[in-house]
Amino acid sequence: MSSTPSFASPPVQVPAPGRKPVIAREDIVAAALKLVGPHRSVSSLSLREVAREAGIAPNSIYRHFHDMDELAVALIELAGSSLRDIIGSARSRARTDASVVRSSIEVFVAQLRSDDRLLHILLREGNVGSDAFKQAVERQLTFFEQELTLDLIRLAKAERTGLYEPELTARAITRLVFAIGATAMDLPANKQTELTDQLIQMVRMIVAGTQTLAAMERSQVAR
Amino acid sequence: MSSTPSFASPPVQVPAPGRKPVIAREDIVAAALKLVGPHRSVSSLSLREVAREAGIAPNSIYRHFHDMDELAVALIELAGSSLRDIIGSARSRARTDASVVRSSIEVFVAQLRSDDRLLHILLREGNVGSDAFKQAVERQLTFFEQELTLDLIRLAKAERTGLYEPELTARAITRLVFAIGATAMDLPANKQTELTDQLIQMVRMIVAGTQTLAAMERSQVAR
DNA sequence: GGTGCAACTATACACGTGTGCAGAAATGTG
DNA sequence: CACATTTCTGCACACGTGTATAGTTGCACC
Repeated sequence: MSSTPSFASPPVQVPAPGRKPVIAREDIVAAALKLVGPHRSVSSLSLREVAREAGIAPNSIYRHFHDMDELAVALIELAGSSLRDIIGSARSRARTDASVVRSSIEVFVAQLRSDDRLLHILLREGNVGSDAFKQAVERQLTFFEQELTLDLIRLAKAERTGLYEPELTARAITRLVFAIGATAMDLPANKQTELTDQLIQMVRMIVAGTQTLAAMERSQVAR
Repeated sequence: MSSTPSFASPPVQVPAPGRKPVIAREDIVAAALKLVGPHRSVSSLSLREVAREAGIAPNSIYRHFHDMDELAVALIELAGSSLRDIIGSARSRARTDASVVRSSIEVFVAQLRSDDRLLHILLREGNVGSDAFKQAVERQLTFFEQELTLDLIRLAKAERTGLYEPELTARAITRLVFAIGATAMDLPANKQTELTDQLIQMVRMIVAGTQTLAAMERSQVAR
């Protein structure tokens, strides 16, 4: 992400003297991903450990990432974009359905229960580690909030309901779902539907709240 | 918190053969507290580091804590009870006032902005570290939720409003406030009032949501 | 005063860590 | 083929870590 990341590599294909890389940036990211889990946070990954997992010498990582933080940020961004894809497709699949809330949260919880580590990363590591790290997580969550804001506006128009403060509402929903999800990660699997139901009710509270606050505001203005 | 913590030490005063302790459990906790900060998580504290800060030999810590986790849990519990005291007194001070929400959140944010490390601990480290660690944080948050549940029920009775699912509402509010608070910890100080306002609006959404959901439920039953 | 005992210190070991540096391996060009 | 160039490896260093072992200090009782 230094200068022009997506243009240089595939199309131009400069003659490139020298040895061919035996490992790619994504391979290292994949190796790091294999190491994180319920008891292993991204920020506690060590350079040597990742190198061992990737089958590479420790120093070789420096060829691809100047810092360990840079690797962590890459992981965060991968997790964010992948999760946004998942939820996004779930939302658009249920676009006509009024229960976007339910389907989105069901996908979210299902992803939580699968051992896909990407979600774990985003959920747990927002408050530890270096500044660059935290900011990367924050950025991904903000993306979520923006997409959700658009969705909320669209839904409010379709159903002709009020919407008090779209951005604030989206922020509240996003943070709540992520916070509750984080605590539920290492819960036994039989609580899955219970968790889903609770999350849905919470989000419904917020949605109902926005609508009534909007209605109150309108009636006050009309008064 | 293992057996009977507050009874044994001060009153009984068993004859106690052997040397007088030069350092107490709380002194070690205090030393550890001095080390945590925005960039230093409790779970990353090292035994030697805490010992150095406390002016003690590394091994001496084992006299007071069997594990490093035990120290961390002690920190968590201290943070939890202290914060509950602060918020609790704020709530009872504004018991008659209808804006318990505002006063509680204002105290919360003020505490956030002061460099009292106790809040930082509770906010940030709920999702990282050992299981004992996470469970300790979870326990403290549950205490919060319980107190808030009682408050919500009391308020709903006083103002004759509905209350959809008291525990769930309290849980949503607690988690939301803590999640947003955690992201705002290292924010510049001039955003303090903005943050407070946003938090208040979010909580008002949830409160309004519970009330309207309760009203909807009642009207459906009455139908 | 002597003895027992608990709290504490000193020293040492093995291990994992980041990183610097020299050299090997593998590719391209002349 | 030799050469330059780039990637990657091997080795070494200093440092911080947890903890085991042995030794020292200070208090309370006989």
